[in-house]
Amino acid sequence: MRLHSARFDLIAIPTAFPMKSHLQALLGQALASASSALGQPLELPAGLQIDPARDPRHGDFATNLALVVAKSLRQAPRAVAELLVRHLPDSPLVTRVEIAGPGFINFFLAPAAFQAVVEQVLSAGADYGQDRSGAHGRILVEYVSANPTGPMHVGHGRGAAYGDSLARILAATGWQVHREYYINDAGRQVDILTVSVWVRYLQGCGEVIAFPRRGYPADYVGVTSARIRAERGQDFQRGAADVLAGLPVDPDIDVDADEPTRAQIKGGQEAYVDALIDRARSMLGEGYKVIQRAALDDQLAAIRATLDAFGVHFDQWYSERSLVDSGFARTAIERLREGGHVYEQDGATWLRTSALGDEKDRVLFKADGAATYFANDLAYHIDKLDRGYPLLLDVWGADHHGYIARVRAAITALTGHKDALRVQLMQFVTLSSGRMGKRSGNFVTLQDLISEAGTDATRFFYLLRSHDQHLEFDIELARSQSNDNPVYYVQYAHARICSVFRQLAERGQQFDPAAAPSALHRLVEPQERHLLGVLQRYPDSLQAAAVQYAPHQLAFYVRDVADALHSYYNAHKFLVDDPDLQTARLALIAATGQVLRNALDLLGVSAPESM
RNA sequence: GCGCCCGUAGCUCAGUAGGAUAGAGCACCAGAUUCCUAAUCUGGGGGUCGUGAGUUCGAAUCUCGCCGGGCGCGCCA
Repeated sequence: MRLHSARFDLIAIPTAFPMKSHLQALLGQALASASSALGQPLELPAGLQIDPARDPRHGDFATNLALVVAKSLRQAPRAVAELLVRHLPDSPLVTRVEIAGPGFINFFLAPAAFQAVVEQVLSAGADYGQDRSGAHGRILVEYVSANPTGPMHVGHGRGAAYGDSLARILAATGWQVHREYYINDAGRQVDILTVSVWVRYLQGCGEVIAFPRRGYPADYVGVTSARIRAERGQDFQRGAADVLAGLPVDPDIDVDADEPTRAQIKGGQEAYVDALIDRARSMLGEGYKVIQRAALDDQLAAIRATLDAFGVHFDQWYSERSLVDSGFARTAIERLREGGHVYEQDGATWLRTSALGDEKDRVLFKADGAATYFANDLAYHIDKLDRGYPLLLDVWGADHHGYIARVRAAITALTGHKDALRVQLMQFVTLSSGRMGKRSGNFVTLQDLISEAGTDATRFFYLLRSHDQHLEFDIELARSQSNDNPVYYVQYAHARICSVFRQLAERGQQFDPAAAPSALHRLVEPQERHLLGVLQRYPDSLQAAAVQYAPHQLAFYVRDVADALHSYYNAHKFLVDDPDLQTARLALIAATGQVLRNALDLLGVSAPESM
């Protein structure tokens, strides 16, 4: 099967923007007509742009068609523009055409061209601007995948908001989306968590044993250990002397030491915790798994609860442990070996990623036989492909960027398509009240943030920045219930619209959508014209957000909608004596409310009926 | 040192598959409510798009150098 670039596919499909399609059809005819006049075949070029004009003096829509084809015709752009305009068919929706600047063709449209959007929105409702056909095919989006060794921090929150919104956007633009969370429940970090819980448990049993310096000292470790003690009593108690017998020392860090010395101390701490893990395994047997299961269950429950509160849901939680236990982690790698990409050296098993764009080859199985994180993750990605997803979209933190090349190399080796894996990196999040740090103890968790600022404000804040831009999260602003908070600006627009309809009902009147079409010609005010244009732009904004994997485009769009609504609201009354005019205006704001709901839903932000 | 990301108004940021005179919010200044929610609106000042070259009809956007910041360069995860 040939894999297309998703970006290319989305550009190639006809726009959902009716006015744009209309103009494109007109230009296509003009081009065909001009082409036969010239005796030279011409087609609509790839670089064709038909966009709403930024400056009202440039009309309503502008195209660069003449500029683009001028090169192949080897003629002056303005001359080509004049030729095209001469061959442009008449349209009742186009009142005037101008050639401007270096050769832009500007279209001035009849009011009807804008008014029609109201009917489209009202009849399509929640489907306006959307394509739920799934025609683009299947895509697997993996995001968050935070290690289950502690609470999620604000950086994970960004990935959660981004990944979830992107998944919603892709599903609304013709993709069959599957959302997955990869649980790293098989690695060394989980073992460190396990012995951390065990040591706390032993302390709780009265044993005198120091907490490992590389362990997780957080409160949640104590919570799990207390739960185990409550449920299992002293089942896992072992004498401290026996536990520590023969273990290396756990060296204390010396802040004044030079860098090599500190590295040595850190190495000693790592060696100690590893030895403690081995000791725990041998002394506890099956009990080790019980403690580990308890620790993982508690962490995953907390993570799920937080994500649930954040409105982030997954179709599947995929366990790394399950890959290992089923043996797939090893058999999947065998396929790479059959392809000749695997070799043995220095006792380890390597993948020849350097042949496929990586800087160097990578270890799959260490000299001690243990699988690397990379090997298991690779098996996971192979399983994704096996399950029938030709396109894999991974959302990772920016610190993983050096990891992309090796995973992509492996995917390329298996599929022959280096484009089968797409990785979107989340740049780092800093807090206005200081940096986050996982072991610092005073980091702000995602749960804290949601509790403080609420899901709507938190998600909107995250999505108001491009994901490849560093984000400075202003907690005070996010939690402030004031007009400074950008999410309220948008939500207030929706609430205002709802309020108008409540007022209407209080007056004993009703809005009749069926009467709207014949009344829309009354929408002639500048604010109405502007708002109509914004609503008409929604399908393209959604497309742009999908194609560029950029939910923030939609966040900016809803702000534009709110902006246009507020200006309109302040300039004109909607509940007026003239029934036709009132119907027209109510239809317009009803459509505005619908578009706000549609877009906010894709951002995961609520659209309140009152505030 | 090498690789990736970034540098746009006082602050936080859009705009980057090349398009016309580079935008928004906040902050600052001046105004608007007998009327559907003022969490709103209207107007104003504010810029060598880090910098120097190049590519072409046209560059914030593409290429190269330089300056500045972030991240990554493990048989860690």
